[in-house]
Amino acid sequence: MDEVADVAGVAVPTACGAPTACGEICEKCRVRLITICAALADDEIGELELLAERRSLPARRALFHQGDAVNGLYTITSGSVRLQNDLSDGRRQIVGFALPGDFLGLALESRYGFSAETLTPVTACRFDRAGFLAMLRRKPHLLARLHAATSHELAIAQAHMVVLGRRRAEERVAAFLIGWRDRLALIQGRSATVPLPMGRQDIADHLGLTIETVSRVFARWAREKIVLGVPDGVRVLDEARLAQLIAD
Amino acid sequence: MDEVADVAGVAVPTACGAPTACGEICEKCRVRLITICAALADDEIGELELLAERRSLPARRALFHQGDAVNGLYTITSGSVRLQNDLSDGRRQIVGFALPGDFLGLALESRYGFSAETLTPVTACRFDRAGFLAMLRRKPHLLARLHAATSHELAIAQAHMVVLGRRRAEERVAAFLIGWRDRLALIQGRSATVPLPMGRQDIADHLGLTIETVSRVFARWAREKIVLGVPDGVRVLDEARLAQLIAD
DNA sequence: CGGGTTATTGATGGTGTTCAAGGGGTGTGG
DNA sequence: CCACACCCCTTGAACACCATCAATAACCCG
Repeated sequence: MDEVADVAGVAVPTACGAPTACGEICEKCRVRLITICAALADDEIGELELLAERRSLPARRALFHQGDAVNGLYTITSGSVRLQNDLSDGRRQIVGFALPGDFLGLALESRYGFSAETLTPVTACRFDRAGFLAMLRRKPHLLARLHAATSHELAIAQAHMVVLGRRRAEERVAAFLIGWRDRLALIQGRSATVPLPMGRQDIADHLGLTIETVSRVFARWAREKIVLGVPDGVRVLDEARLAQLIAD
Repeated sequence: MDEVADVAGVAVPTACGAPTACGEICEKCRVRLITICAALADDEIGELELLAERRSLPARRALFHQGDAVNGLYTITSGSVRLQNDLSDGRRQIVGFALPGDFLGLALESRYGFSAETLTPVTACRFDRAGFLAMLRRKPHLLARLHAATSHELAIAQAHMVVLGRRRAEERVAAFLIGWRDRLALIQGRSATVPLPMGRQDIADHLGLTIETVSRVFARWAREKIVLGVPDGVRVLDEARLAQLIAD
């Protein structure tokens, strides 16, 4: 399937500073300091900008599909995305969720290893793959940064293997909730109220559970006053009991 | 715990070409062309060799422990190693197995994310971390190669998430057996007889199952003539039925 | 308000775990 | 060379956790 072919995403040109929204240019980019781009000095960022194209997508759209040839690499600048791997019989594994600052295409491989679908409206910065690769060859510090990000992803993946392989249902949900909360804390500050833009089915498919099991865990926690359900999220009431579930 | 502190591993000096075994120097190294070192030309390899120290360990020894400060990076030159993550209550997840040519320490992080224990007698090439990092800064093509290897590991980790999250017991064992067989094929040629240096418990801990379940799957396959048990391994009799179990 | 999607809750059941016992191989020491 | 211990693996029986099935409830958006 073609990359972003069926998507009504608006490609915002970058050359001019057309101020359709904030952060249209790298200098004003909200995620610049937490993403790959942080490796580049002010005088180098312009070079990257030439390869960049801003995109904005509504919720529930594919950025790319597993198995497609990789033409674009993406930095998410707002919104959230689910990264998933589908089996032919309908079973699905969500290998991760991407948030602002996350880079999709870390691996620099020729085909995407998973599909990416927006959970919310998303803005992203798309880089031409060939141009980005050429730039990597010229800027070893960018490559170093990319490698650090990839390493971090690998560590997260290995930690998630422990969750999938050896944790029980309640522990899995706790690990997910705490991990998600902590990631959000890095980009928008810590808060007891944790937005959950993904649905119960997405959480289930991330944790190797069913939607019913996830729902029951949240329901039990609500009864036990560990969390309080709020629209599109939860409020953590008893941090300690939650943390205890994944004590290691 | 200290890195390889309690280990009776023999460190073979590398400066002289003392021929205690084959492959003592990079030029004769059996895995040179399939490992990180393949990024380096003949005239660069000597530089890396100055950072290297050959080690040889018996079976059942730790190369390093999860959480230890990373001082050494390892290339496995013979034997196999299990990489594991332990929970305090005894549950264990094996995040992977390392074979000749595999590099441990890809992430360049300051602490090991898992413990490494030899399954068989192992020979490995240990690189001083600081020296290796310095060399990476001088040789971007080495960094590129390291990144490629890390990306590959990430892809494997994400594929394993699907196995752990969404596959049933029999499919998990099939995915493991085929994956292991294919990895061995890359380094020692394809064969229907697949050595399994790890125990049933190790396989179980890799697949998120119990030893009993793994044993039952192999027993069923033996009854159905899909595999034949051989000492320390299996012989694949019905390739097609096995592949069918993980058809996607 | 109505249609569709998503989430919750309950009842039942299955896959894999747990518990328990026995088999098979290997190495050691008498 | 055999006896024995030890470890790992296998096999069986009962159980538990989570999945499945089913019905209802909440929600969203038209």
